[in-house]
Amino acid sequence: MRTKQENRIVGSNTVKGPKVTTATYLDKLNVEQRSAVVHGIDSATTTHIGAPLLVIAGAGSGKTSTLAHRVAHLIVNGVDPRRILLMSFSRRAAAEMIRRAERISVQAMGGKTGAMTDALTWAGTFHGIGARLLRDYAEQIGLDPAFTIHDREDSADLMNLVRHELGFSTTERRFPTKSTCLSIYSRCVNTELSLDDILPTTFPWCSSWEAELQHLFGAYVEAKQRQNVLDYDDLLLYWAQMVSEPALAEDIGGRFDHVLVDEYQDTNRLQSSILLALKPGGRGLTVVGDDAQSIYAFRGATVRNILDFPGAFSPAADIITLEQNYRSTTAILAAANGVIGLAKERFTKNLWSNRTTETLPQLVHVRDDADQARFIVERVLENREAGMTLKQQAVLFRTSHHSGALEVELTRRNIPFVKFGGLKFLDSAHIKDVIAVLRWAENPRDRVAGFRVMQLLPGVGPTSAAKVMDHMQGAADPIGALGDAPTPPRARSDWTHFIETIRTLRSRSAIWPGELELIRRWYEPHLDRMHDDASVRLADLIQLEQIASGYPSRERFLTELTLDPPDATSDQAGVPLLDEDYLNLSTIHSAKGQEFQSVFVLNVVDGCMPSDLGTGQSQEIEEERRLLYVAMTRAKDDLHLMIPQRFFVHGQAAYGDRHVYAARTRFIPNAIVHLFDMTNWPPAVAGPTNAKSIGPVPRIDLSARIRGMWRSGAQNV
DNA sequence: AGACACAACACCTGC
DNA sequence: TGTTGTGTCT
Repeated sequence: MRTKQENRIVGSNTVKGPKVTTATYLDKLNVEQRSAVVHGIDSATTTHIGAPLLVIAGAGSGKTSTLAHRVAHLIVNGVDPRRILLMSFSRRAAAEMIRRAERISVQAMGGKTGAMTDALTWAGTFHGIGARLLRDYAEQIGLDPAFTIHDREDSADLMNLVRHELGFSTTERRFPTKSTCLSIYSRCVNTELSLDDILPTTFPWCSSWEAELQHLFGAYVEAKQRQNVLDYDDLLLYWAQMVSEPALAEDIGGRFDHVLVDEYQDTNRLQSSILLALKPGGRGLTVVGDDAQSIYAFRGATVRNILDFPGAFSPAADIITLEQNYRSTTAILAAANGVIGLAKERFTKNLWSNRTTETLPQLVHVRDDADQARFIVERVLENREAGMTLKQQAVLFRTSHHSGALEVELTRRNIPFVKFGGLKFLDSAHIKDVIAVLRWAENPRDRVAGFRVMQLLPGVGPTSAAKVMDHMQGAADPIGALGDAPTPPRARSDWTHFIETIRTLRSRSAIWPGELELIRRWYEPHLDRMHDDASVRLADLIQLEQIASGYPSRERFLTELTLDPPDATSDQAGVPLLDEDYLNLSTIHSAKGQEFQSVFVLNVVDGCMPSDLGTGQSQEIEEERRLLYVAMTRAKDDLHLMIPQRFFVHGQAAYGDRHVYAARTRFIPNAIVHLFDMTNWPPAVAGPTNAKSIGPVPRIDLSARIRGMWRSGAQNV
């Protein structure tokens, strides 16, 4: 809802500042976009810090462009870029924003802002910014600035160590797995709720373990502090705690005149606490988001943040809504609006577009997984024949492993693809091993790292590794203590070389990034011993060295790699070249903010969307609906929603080939199917049955064969 | 005692 | 496929 006030702002801000004679860069924007860009910025005076602003930006409404224009506009009007804090969902999004903001301001100022990119230094994810601030203020909050950061897996490993120490690994009934424990813990931290609020609603199957979990989490926190490590959640938690101290809040908040947050619908309570503490009155605060695209509740995000934002201030924040979609055709938008229109609660906002078309989005019924893959491959190739590059096409899915059959088919047909989301380059064991050595050298108290590294030596297991760690624990100079630690009895021969390597790393006598080469030399024999495909893995390590050379120091490399890991995997190892053409495969979550000419969505069936894993709570179902909406609104021209009749449950071999007969997702009920075209593939053929017929099949008398199995002397049927 | 091999079993999405 | 607990071998 736009108010008179905002219109006034638009009117009074036709830019006429002394430095800028023309503001042609504003001409390309529509009225709403422009009012968001200039909101609170009065170039006639020197005050640029206005009331808080909420921009509700629908999918494809030019959100990034608007935000980039606003940043550029601030700079053009004399705001110091170093005093702008820009937080967006991923580092990649932030980089894109910086690039565009720079282009716009260079254009506006006649090429005189060459240094701007370097100046816009405070741009990144909440976690990334948090890590930097915590290092800056470490002394003041009693933190050792040399802390290392645990990724998800490291955190789970530490949780596991603590769990063992507490004896929870030998309970009669099975205790929740390490990753489940971590999820529960993380959920509590991010939602600012207690364990007994979280368990019954979100993890009901773990409810009976409440007392043990409480105990476990306490011990986990103590362990992290002893070891001087922070997990992802700590980056926010410590930051929030830090700014809850008014003096510190003022100091940190005072460093920034403007704070802009992208994808605000995906922030959680903890993040909003941080924001409100940084800018208590909201002056200079801009948040942008779309409640219809909130898909990170499982990570503690709450759509309430965006819904309640205006009322958090007095006077309330201004709201500007961007409703014109520049991305999709009218037919795709109508279908997407149809889906989201059935949602329980949302801001009333309907996207519109003037890209009319005759083609409706397709609901494609196929028999199974394999047909789904075949259909997509055929269409993708047809599109390419018609001139659409692979890069302009994407296949989206709910969970990472859903693309399995498709990946096989693509590989078979020699179609290059890159998969976003799911397993990452850094998740492979050999990469983690090498990183662990590096991290241990950076922070010798990091128990998870030390544990992992020592157990690479033959003859060293958990027990002797623990003994060494215990020995180092109390010592003022842990690495020195490593020298006179009890040598694991069965690793004597490897031990000396190992200690030498760690010492060299610690003393920094190998100049970064040469450290990685040193580690590789030491690691190579172990790699050979442990893996059959050692040469492939070795190539990965060399690639890691390449990546490392792009970072100025060990600390920066470790931090940034943990907070923003390279997020693509593909059929070829390593990151694809930018000029290659490839098909995009992506989880819906990872496709956030992207757009493609043609989009295929896999398994649009009940049991997958919505997933049947959840507790079936209404909020969770609503999030799944928004997920489908996000997937659909990625498409510009073509949209195919795939409906396999048989849908394999994520059952692996253990459960047998279990599959369920799936129905079209409940998010597309009969009331809105008219917004789609329904097709079957392969097309039904005339005949007694419309069953499958992949090709000529030999005739076999199966019954006879089976009978034959039981005849005497017929072992080799 | 402690390392290592083996057999059940499993809750996605991601900073 | 990876993880977890258990049984066996050095």
